[in-house]
Amino acid sequence: MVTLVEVARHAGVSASTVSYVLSGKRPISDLTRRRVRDSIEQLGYQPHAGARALASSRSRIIALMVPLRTDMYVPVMLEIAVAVATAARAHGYDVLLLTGEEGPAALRRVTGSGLAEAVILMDVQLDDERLPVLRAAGPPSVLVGLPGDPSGLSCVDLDFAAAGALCVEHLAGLGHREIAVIGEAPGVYARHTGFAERTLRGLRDRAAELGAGLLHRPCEGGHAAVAGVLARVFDERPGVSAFVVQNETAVEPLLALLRRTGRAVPEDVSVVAVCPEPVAAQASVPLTSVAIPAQELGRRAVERLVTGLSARPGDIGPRGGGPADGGPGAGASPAPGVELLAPVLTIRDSSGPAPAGRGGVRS
Amino acid sequence: MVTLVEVARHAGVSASTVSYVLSGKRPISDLTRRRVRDSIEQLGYQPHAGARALASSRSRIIALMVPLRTDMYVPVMLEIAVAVATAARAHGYDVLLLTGEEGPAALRRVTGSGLAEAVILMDVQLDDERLPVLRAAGPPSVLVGLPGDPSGLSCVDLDFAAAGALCVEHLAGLGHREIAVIGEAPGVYARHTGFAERTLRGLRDRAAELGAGLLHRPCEGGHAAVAGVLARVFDERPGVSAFVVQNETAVEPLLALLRRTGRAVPEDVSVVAVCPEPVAAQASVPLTSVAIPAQELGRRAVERLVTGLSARPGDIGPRGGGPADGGPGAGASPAPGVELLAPVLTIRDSSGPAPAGRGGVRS
DNA sequence: CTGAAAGCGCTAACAG
DNA sequence: CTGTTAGCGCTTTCAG
Repeated sequence: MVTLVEVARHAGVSASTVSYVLSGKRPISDLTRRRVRDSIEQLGYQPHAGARALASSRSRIIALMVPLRTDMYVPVMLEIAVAVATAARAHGYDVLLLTGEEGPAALRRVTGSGLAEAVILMDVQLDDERLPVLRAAGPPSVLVGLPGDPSGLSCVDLDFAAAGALCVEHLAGLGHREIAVIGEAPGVYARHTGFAERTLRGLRDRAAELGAGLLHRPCEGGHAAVAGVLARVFDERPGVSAFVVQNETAVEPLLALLRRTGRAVPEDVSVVAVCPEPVAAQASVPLTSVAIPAQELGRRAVERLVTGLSARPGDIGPRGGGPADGGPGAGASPAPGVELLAPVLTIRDSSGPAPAGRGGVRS
Repeated sequence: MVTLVEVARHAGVSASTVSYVLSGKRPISDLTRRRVRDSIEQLGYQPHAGARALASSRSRIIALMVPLRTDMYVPVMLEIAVAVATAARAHGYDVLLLTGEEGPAALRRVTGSGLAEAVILMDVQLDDERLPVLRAAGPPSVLVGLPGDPSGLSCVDLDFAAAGALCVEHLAGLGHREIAVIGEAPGVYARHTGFAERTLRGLRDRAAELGAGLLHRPCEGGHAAVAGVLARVFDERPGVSAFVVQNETAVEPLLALLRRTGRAVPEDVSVVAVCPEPVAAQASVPLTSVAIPAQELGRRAVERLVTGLSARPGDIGPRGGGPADGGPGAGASPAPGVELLAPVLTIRDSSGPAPAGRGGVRS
């Protein structure tokens, strides 16, 4: 392996000069810089990651914790993960992939060993067991998702409450008075996953404001489950003229079942989804939907992290520094606070005016 | 940060003893071992990853390269990635997530810098540009997937050719004489992705052997695309009584369209899929299918890698380093060779005897 | 069975 | 603008 010292020798300079050429942390004459760069090139030099991490206490690695269970939102998860990796690279960071399996211990491990200098958490739950680790002088971190108590934490997420409200507004504006919500699998709610509950709150609150009826039903994925839920919905509320779906695996079954039971979309029934764009656009009826901006979420998470990280050397936080910081996690955390991306509703072919006979257009 | 020296002091032993307690590379008396372990516990000691990597030339990190484009097989990809991460942890390794974006350069980077000591490649193409890097004294590596020329490389994959053959056998056994294949998006074939072509070959070969007609059509995801393909299929070959689908996003649209055009599954038309189990099981008609064993693939890949890696001494030569020191890939690669997992066909509700009037039961 | 000590390759004060 | 020099924390000879 070719080392920095060899490069220095080859270029006729000292080791530190090579180091500084690489880091740009002090002025270097053009001539020297060129010489060093040439030597690096010729020798095919690559700095040793471990040595760097040891000497600088910076590993340039961000740990990304993805959920172990892949029972939901799988495409979104991968898309976020890839976006995180891509954005991280753009800032000179690499990404370490952690599964939820080890739980909080994994965070302690990668962080305590200096393997990763920061973490991004996906699939955050309302009362997430990993959060205490982050709060207690933990490593710089950003959550993709919103826990019950985000105080002292940095979070990025879609504003699911607003997304829910937006769906209801759209449907109410079209005259729908009875709306049914096909939600995530019961397990998702049981785990108290923030986004599902927030969406529901947004839906309910706006429905109440607008005087529309709202019926919510969790739903496992797959055709059979959707069939069951759908039957019960129409049984309980025959006047339902619109659906909001937040469950990727329920989208096609729902459309198929509506079709089969003789309900045309959007003439008889409107459908609005909260899902990734491709799912909505490629559905058998292109769906009016609120997109889940996976790429954007990943990118933002990394950016929050990196802006904090780069303001590093032994200095107090650049802005709004927390209380006394002295623990091992003295690294500059990103500014705490919640960043909610505004939802965007795209109108496609699945939503239309409420049928006159059913819900009754509001006068 | 608490260091090994502090642990040593606390336990009243030397630094090397602590190190050896940790590595188990030399006999330690029970008493000493217990004392050291206690100190480690009490002080909450965690070895510094960078220092370790530097001193031992082993980072205990495996790089996993996932495809950048997430246009296909997304759930499978994530499942494999998670399986890799989980299996790696079980062997004491962590996983670095690389996207295809940087291409071969990423491999050189993480490998040349000692960041990762081995790599796993997903979504391998027939003539993959990353392979030269691996062949030329590259790092220990395993491919999930099969390139055109796997010589000198270690690969794990489902035996897609056998999977294809299996599908045809099953259908032919049920009396179907005209089979249509709904394949991956044209882009997948254009990129010469191995698995798609191998499946096709398996399908064609066995169909020829059994004297069945086979019509193959690549297909973009989504309802509209499938509708177009389907129409043309029945136009060209009205006698088609069975479908093989290898495209997750085409499964539901296909079923919906068959239904809508009055073809009952499996009474009029049989459908067999090559896809992950959940997709097949949750379809609107539970599908007879050949599973893609994502977990197994991830696990095997890691195991191949690790068995090679552990048979590797700490480092190469004595100090005073000789100049002739192989490239970065001086490590022990896993035994080259291709490991193909045997496909398993699970019969569900979507396949049945060919209708008498259509394809004509073989006498 | 245990200690002492020499680095691994790099960064970041200190000196010019 | 550049060089010298301590380490960063750990592994691994070499001695005992």
